[in-house]
Amino acid sequence: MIGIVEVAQLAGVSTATVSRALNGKSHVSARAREKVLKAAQELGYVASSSAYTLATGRSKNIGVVMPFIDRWFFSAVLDGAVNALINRGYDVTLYSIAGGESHRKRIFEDLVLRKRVDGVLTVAVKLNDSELANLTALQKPIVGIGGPIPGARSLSIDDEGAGRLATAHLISLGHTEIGMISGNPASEMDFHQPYLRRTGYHEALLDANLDFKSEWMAEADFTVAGGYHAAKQMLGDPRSAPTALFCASDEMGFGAIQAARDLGYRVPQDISVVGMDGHELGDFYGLSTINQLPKEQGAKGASMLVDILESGDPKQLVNIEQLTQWPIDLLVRSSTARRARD
Amino acid sequence: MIGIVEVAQLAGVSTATVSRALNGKSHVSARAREKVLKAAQELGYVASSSAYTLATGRSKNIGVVMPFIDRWFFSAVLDGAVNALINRGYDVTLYSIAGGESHRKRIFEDLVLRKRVDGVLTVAVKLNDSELANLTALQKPIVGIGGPIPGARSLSIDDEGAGRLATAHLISLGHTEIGMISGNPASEMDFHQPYLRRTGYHEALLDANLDFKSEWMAEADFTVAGGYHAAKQMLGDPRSAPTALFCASDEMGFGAIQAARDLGYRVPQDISVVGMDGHELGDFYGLSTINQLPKEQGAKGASMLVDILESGDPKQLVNIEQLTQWPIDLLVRSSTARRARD
DNA sequence: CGAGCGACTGTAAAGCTTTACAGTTTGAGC
DNA sequence: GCTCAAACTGTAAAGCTTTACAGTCGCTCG
Repeated sequence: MIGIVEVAQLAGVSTATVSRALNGKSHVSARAREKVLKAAQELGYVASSSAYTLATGRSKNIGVVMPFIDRWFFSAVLDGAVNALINRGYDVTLYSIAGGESHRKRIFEDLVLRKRVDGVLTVAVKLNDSELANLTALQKPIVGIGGPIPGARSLSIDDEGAGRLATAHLISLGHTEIGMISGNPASEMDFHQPYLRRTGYHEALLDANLDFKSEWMAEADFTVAGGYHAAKQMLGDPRSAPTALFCASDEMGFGAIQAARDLGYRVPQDISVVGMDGHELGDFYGLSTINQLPKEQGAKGASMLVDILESGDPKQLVNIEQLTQWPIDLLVRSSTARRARD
Repeated sequence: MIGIVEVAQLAGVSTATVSRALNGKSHVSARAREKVLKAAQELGYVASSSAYTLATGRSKNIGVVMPFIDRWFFSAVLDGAVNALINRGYDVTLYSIAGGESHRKRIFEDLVLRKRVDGVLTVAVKLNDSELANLTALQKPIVGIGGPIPGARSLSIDDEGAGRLATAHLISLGHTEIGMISGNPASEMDFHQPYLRRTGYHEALLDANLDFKSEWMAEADFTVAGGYHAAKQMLGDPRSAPTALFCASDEMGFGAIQAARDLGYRVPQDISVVGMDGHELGDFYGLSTINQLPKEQGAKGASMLVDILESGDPKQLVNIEQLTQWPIDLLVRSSTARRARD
């Protein structure tokens, strides 16, 4: 095994000089630096990260904690974060808290206390008090994506505003009978997106002085199949079928479009559908949607974290609550159109 | 900061005893163990992983290397691997090699040489000689998913057999004019799935003495949109339209179903479509497919890796080439049916 | 020409754990 | 009661780096 001493020997300098030359943090003569670089190159030397971590207390590693890994939104956030972090010299180790409460507890205690990570990026996870206290005590900064975290920094879209915008889009097209397929509480994660998006919907109706009927509100589980069944039910009843539909996720939107077609409606001539998320398949299905750019959210959250870590100011690390609102975009495609005259 | 010495003091034993009691590797009296456990609990002690790694040379950490993170297959494999590994006490750190060659090189040199990981799980990545040599020199075991890796262990489905099975399914339904939408070489990853699946298709036709026309072969990029366009082109020409279609990915299958419908075909009455992968949306769209269970593949690959690491036999670690074939399943849903009489 | 400063370099300690080795205790068998 | 092995425990070294501190050297300025 070759270590820093071998490099030092070959270069004819001390290990301290090798370390300084390689890390570039301090003054080293050009000649010494060159010798060291050459020796390191020749021996293929790379510093051991565990020794580095032990000596410096920094791991150059960010922990990413998510409830799901293979769902579209989450894997997109992860992708954005991983790519942003590698560019700044950080690794990411990934933790899924799908395994239940005890599992979750173990993760939070381990990952922090064992000093595996310099900071934590959570996605749609609401930290409880003891988790937050743990992290704070050890001076590990946190950035949360997907909802506000009391006592920490977070990055999130304005779910209520998004619901309002989607609904307003339909209203601006002349629709007056607008249904919504909302997420159901059972599929709520730690935050309240379903509730917030629904509130936005109601507000938009109110602002426009439009009626609301209870038959126009259905709940589903965020999946394509859930959206399909809910939409079929709502649109199948000719007495109450709305002319436009706001779905709280794109996947439910896909299901709703399919349901409308299966019922003989043309989309968008007979019925407009707007989704929410920016799912990659949205373009193919022509689904108008609220775009929330999860990849970019992941990248942004990651660089916020690194900025904090590298600010050099210990006061920045913890105990800062700050909600960064992520801008949303209305993406108009072919599933929404002007209301047909009766 | 509280370390092992604080625990030792509180428990009234030496640090060696604390270490032994906590790791359970060696004989410790019941009384001592109890005292240690109580002290550790009381102080909230968890060993520093960098010191552990430095002392033992093991990081309890697996590196997962993939070309994409947010594509369905990859995130499913990752999910399976992460959950399997956490159960066996390993963390995973995630590397994406989407960033090009130099990026890839840096990852392989760093992640190994810096001793960050005990082993490497690759997904659809073909290691080149120097990467393999690097890993071998450092005794890091490798398991590859998605294709055979010369000189290492790998876990993969039989892509050729899968292509044959999908095609044979259509033949068994009485179809004699069977088209295929294959992946194109541009979207090939390090392996040759498109080529192999296509070979299986040809073999199945040959076995059944069926004709093949060049108009029945199209290429697309594995996406829904690609499948849609390719299928529309092939099915749109009444002179040569086949009655059944084998798509080399489920996403192309979804596109093909949509294209068929847009052309006025009924699926499966007028045309049968079979996909390949086991995509989560397959159930909703009723797509018959070859199921390859990526989550399970990820979990299996991960536990192979841990088994090797914990076998205690250094001969097991590297220089073992072994291809484990992953069983495939034909999943018949509603997109395939008996050929209609002309 | 001397003092003093800045740039550079080396020595050695610190960071925290595991574990080889040596030493002590315990208990069984005779 | 003695012997001996087995079980247990402690001391100290090893693992590899960073960095505080102290020292050297050359140069500038007065």
